[in-house]
Amino acid sequence: MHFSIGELSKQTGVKVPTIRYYEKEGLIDPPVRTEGNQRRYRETDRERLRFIRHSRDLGLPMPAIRDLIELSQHPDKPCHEADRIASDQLKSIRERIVHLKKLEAELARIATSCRGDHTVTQCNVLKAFGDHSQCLDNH
Amino acid sequence: MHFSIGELSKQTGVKVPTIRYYEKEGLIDPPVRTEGNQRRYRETDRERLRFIRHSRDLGLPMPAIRDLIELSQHPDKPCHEADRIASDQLKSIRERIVHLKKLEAELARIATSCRGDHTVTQCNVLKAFGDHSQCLDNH
DNA sequence: CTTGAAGCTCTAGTCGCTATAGGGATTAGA
DNA sequence: TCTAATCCCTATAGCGACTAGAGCTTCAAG
Repeated sequence: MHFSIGELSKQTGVKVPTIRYYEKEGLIDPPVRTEGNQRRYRETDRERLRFIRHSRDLGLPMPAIRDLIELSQHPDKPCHEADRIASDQLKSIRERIVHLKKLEAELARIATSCRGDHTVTQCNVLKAFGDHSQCLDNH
Repeated sequence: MHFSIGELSKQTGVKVPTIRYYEKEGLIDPPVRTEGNQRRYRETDRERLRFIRHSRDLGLPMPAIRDLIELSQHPDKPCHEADRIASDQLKSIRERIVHLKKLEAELARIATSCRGDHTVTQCNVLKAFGDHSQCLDNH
């Protein structure tokens, strides 16, 4: 029923200092304390923390998580907002994939341009890093 | 021949405070100064800065760039190291793409699970963010 | 009752910049 | 030559999301 911060950490996979950090940032409520000032948590805290953890794993920034938590406190509100946050994040991830694929293409070209059997002055890799005009794309 | 930091910034696309930051970090050499203590650069500084900029654009972390610069100061050394840095970066970018694609798949599923025409208590998006076990993959 | 693990607070560091404050230098035009 | 606009200077702090460390207290097992 009441467990320590270390126990909560084990159960959620969120590190102890991170849990305290989330509390400081207002993502989780300050729990009750023992007489000796140690935090004691309940199941609801664990659910909240799992929610945060999963959202973070999915790449959501903390303000978005804050919004989702806010939203979840108002059960009767419509959930467009949650929808929007998810699609925004999807969009942002897709953009990052597009960007990284461009970098992948350039780097693949660069990394194969020289076998490491030259000296520095002849090195195509070094040349390529110095000269964007060799690139096929405006990364 | 000798140009100001603003001019250098325009020519390379690196912002003025960033140039000063690179100098502080030792990525570019401290240039000569005017009597009034303003920096004046030459072509070689511009080449160096373009090298840094392009490497950053390709996602290289600063320590890797530092290594490449070190290397380029020794023209007769073999260039395995440059090769290795490029392939490491390629590997890291490919890993990030793999990771982001997993997130993309989960988020695509989550974002289409609810059209925003529910209330918060019924919202599949909120449920999905809270519950990793619904996921198809261990992102 | 002792001991060792786990907890506490507070501060500072990570990375690669970016912003701001409060001043001095340079330059183009009148 | 003067002035106004623009540029440049240093130094410090902030961003996001933690993480590490110091120095202390509390808890639980034996």
